[in-house]
Amino acid sequence: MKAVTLQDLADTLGVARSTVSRALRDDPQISPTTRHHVRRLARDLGYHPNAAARALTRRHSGVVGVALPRSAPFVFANPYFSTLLEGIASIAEDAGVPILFSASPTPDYERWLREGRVDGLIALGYGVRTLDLEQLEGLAGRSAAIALVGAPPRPTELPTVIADEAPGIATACDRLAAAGHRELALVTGPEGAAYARARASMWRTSATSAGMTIVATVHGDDTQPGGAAAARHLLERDPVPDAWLFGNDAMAFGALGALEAAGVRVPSDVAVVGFDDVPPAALLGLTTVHQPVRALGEQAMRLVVAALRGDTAPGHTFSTHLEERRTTRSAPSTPAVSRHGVTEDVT
Amino acid sequence: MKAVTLQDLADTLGVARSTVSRALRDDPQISPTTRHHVRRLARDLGYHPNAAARALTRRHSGVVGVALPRSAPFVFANPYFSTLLEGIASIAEDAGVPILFSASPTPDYERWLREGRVDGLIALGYGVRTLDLEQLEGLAGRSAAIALVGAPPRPTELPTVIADEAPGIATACDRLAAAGHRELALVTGPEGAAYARARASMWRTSATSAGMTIVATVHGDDTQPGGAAAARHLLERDPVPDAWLFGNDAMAFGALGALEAAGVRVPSDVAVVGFDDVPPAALLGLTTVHQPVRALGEQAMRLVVAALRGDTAPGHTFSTHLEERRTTRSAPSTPAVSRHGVTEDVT
DNA sequence: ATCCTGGGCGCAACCGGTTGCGGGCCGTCG
DNA sequence: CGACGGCCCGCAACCGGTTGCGCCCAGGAT
Repeated sequence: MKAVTLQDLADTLGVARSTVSRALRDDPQISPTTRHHVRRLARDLGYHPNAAARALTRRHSGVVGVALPRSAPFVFANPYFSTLLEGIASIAEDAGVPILFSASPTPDYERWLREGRVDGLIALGYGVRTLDLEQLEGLAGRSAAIALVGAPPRPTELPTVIADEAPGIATACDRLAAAGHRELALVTGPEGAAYARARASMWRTSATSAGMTIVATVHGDDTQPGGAAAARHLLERDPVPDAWLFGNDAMAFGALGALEAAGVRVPSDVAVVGFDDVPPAALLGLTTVHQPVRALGEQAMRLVVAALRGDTAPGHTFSTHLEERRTTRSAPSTPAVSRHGVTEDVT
Repeated sequence: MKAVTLQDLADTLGVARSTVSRALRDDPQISPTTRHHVRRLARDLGYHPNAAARALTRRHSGVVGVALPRSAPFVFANPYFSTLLEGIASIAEDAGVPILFSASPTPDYERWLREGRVDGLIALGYGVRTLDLEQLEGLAGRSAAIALVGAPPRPTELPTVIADEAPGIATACDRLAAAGHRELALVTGPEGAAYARARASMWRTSATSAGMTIVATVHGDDTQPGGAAAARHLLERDPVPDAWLFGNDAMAFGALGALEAAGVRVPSDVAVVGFDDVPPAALLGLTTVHQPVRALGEQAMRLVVAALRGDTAPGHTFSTHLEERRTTRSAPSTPAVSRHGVTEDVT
């Protein structure tokens, strides 16, 4: 029960292996009749060229790798990554490129590249460490097609696809200030993570320049349960800050659940602003900073595909904006559409 | 800038290629000193064995393929698949197996298998056509590790991971009947799809045996916008059925949005029951038939991993149950505990 | 000192395609 | 009728590891 090989075809046809190979690849120096015979036999016998052998001679595999920065449960529980993958996969599909991925806390990006398992790589800046970055830069020189998504730990020459968080965050803060908020809480990502730190500091500066102050900061783990825990934590403060900023939507979702369980009204008692605008956010009516996540994924894969063809493409920076929904109040001047009396105080 | 090969190591060390190979693979017939020298040089030069060459001689690639049945936007917009992937990826991660996937309306599962690109395959029964099934069965004989997730178009010997939809659907119907519903609407999947037909007929028989009748059936496309469209369609009927059954959660989400936009109250005007219980369902308070989606994915990957080791493993059937949340009313006898609109009450 | 044993290593074939190059056969032209 | 040019195809090397087999040489046994 072995697979059919070129040699098998050649033997039963009484020709050379090379002839069969050429016939199948439309080489002009094969006569139409031979070509026809070969193709027919190949079809009849169900011949499929061995991928490994082909990759060996061609020096490339035609596969693009996607390195997910953490364990599967984390990655796939977060719609951010699903949406990113949606963009990536959709371009890959058009380009006919299969995607190799593995979720892992210890990513072995560059091993894949060096082993020739993949020709290109999309690395999520999110999880790229400075050490990796060095390796990737080295690889990029010698014909590897690499793209980064999200802010890398330090500036790099590698093509990077990113969203400028400033505009969205700034308007979010302006709106909150206009709605009368003064003291905010901030739920940000893991303490050590560069991207989380960056986003947190952007929230902070924007809040400040809008005349507000962040009176409480709590570190979450970017997951929904983590957001719920952060919420319970914040609810114990006295007074409870009346507007909460989040490092991502997943944590905001968790917080929304915790708030509901605690009987706290949103947005009248507490306003909530997320970040990312992943699909469930619209469903839930979460006010959030919109980041074109899917487009980020698409662009990254486009860069890689272009690089595979030898074209060098620069990175791209998208913008962000605030998507106002039902977890924030509008400014008092404009009568609120959904307003509820301020009744029960927590504490 | 070529990659370092075995031959390179051999040359600089003045030994044979085979010696280097054996030294790196801990072959006992290599002296400790040589082995040490080889390993050190390999480390210094950054040697990484070529994946294609290795796959060629070893006759396997160590990769498992996951065939997604439709285009990326469809697949990744549906949390069902993300959750399935979560389960799959999490087991794959433990087993150290990379995953190759491509989303495509015309899946080329078996080509990957025949080309030796992947050693194993997880095919979503969802999108498997009868023709494919035949091919896969043939491949399974000759050492391919295959697992199916979800109901295949016809019974098969291939190990299949599935959930028995009956219990969940039955209790859903019982509860609806107890809450006083008599005439239902059913929003099911694409007209031609076997899985959709099967689920629809199960809804129908359960509804009937609970003393209810399905007065309207509309075919959706399993997407959220499709669900919204279906909802708008149903709202034009007179009278509007007061309980709606869905083929999956995604469509139910869309319907919820459309209902809210139309000012219809859930569950007082219309009760909604989804299917799958994907993560956002809990967030939204959607009553739905729970299917252990993640576990399905895990089990499928376990089957494949086992098969790769030569163990034959049987399929597995999980169960389903109703997850009652806020989009259905409780029976009139028992006063409702938690009732909140999905969102703020409109109107 | 000779024979034997076995550890350590090299030779070469092989996995399955790809490709440069050379050669046979045909037709055509001189 | 011989030579020359094309068209087709086969030979063989190569991609980078893996592995069966055999050779060489050192050390112990006799």
